[in-house]
This record gives sequence, structure tokens and C-alpha cells, in this order.
Amino acid sequence: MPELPEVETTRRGLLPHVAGRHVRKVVLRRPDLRLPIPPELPKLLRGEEIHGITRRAKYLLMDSDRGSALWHLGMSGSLRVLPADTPLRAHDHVDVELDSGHVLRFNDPRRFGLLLWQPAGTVHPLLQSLGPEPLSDDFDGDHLFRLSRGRSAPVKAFLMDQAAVVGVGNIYAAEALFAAGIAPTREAGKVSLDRYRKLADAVRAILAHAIERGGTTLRDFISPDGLPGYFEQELQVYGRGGEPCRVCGRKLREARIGQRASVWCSHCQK
DNA sequence: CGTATTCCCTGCACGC
DNA sequence: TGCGTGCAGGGAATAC
Repeated sequence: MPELPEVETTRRGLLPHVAGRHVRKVVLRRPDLRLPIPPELPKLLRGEEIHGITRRAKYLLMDSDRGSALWHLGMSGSLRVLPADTPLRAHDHVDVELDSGHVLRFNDPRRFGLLLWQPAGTVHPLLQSLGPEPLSDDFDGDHLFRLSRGRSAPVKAFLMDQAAVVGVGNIYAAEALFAAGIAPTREAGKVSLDRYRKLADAVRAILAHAIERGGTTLRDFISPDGLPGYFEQELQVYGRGGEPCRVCGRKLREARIGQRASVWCSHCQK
């Protein structure tokens, strides 16, 4: 389940293997992802030099002169660089064959992922109306405070709204709210500026830490072992409903907030 | 406009 | 052992 740190780790791992390479061929085995892969995409990418890979929210953009291949890993997607003769496995939907003798292979069992095309000089509709990057200077407690005024939704739903800040999924929303001592059920519009500053700091620190940890496990990205997973032993609340709070020992509460499984400590989070 | 709900899809844990 | 069921989740689409 790639969240922003996994996407960024993927970007960093792929970059040295694709930057400066030319695309020999693109093979679409299953174009029916969450949205259809544009049928003209293989033709557009063929022969192009890949200049680099950038990230916006949880999207990865593989840039060439003609435009960018826009990837999203969804829930279960992975992008890996493999030797060209690596046998296919179940759910290998797309290959981008490179002039290095390697292939960039997209695997996605649940097909919640995306591969779209963004012509050079344009911004894809899915990338418009996104909030700030959580690790950029545009993101801070003041921003969250201003945007949340008048909002009645639970603060956890607000934090996961891509218009408020991008890339904060269910796991990191739960962890950041715990770190900031804010109950996820609290009305977004009633959380104070001081507490939003704590929350923004927590989001930033937790994501940065996770990216750093991901980076340490990278080494050679050409590996059949897939992406580094979560550091489960470091999770304070996510997936621990009913278990004792690591801080106060009380039983962690569990409920659905905005249709998402949520866990928190009603003693440490107010 | 904001909010709540539904849906997409497969793998896996669970209970019988 | 094997089957059915429910759940997980990002985020777009839909309904209000």
C-alpha cells in the first residue's frame, strides 16, 4: 500500500536506472487500470529519452520532450527495474523497455493504479486543484488552520483531503494525529492554530522519517524483492485497535471515520 | 460550495 | 480442505 514515502522511495530508486535512457518499446498487457491507459501512449513514448522522474502528491512523472508518463501506484502497484529477460509474473500490466537492457515493469494486482499521459507544457487535470506538498514551505499549521475554518468534517478526513495537503493517507494521518495529541473525530473547523502547527510539524516529521528509512533500504533497486514496506514496529496506533497505547497503556479506540478505519487513544488525543 | 456515500479490484484473514 | 464473507485502501464520481 504505497503512501507518499513509498512513492518517493520508488522515485529515488528508479531515477538512476531510467534517467538518460531511451525507450525502446512500451508493452501494455492490461490497459484497464482504474482509468484506461491511453492507447496512443506507447507510440508517444517510443524512442523518447527519459530526462528524469519527478513526484507530485503520489503521482510519479516520467519526463520526456513530448510529455510525461503519469503513474499512480494506487493500492497495490509497484514499479521496478528488472533485466529485460525477467519472466512475467501475475499482474505485470506494463513494460517500458529501455536501451540499457532493462525493463521498467508495472505490477498491480488490484488495478487501482494509473498510467496516463501529460503532453509537454500542460498540467494533467488530475494534478490541478491539489494542495501543497507536505514537505514544502507552503505547508504549515497556518495553512491548515485557514483552510479548515468553517469545516465541520472530522479533522482526520480534512487532513486526508488532497485539496488541503497531498500525500497524507490513512496510515500517516492516524500517526500524525496521535503525535499531535488530536482526536481524529474532532471537528476540523474547531481545532486551534496552535494545535494545527503541532499537527503540521508531526506530518512533516513522520513523512520525512519514513522517506529516510526507505532510502536506507534502497541500495540496488534492481531487485526482485520489491519495495520496502512499512516499519510496523514504529506504528503507534495504525492497525493496533484494542491494543494498549504505547504511551499511557490504555486500550486504543477503533472506529470508522469518513469510511476509513481509524485508531486513536482517547486519553492521549483530545 | 462542503460533506457523505459508493465504487473500482484482488488478496487475505477469518469462520464454519 | 474448501468455501463464503468481509475487509483493506486512494481517490474519483455521485448524491445530497
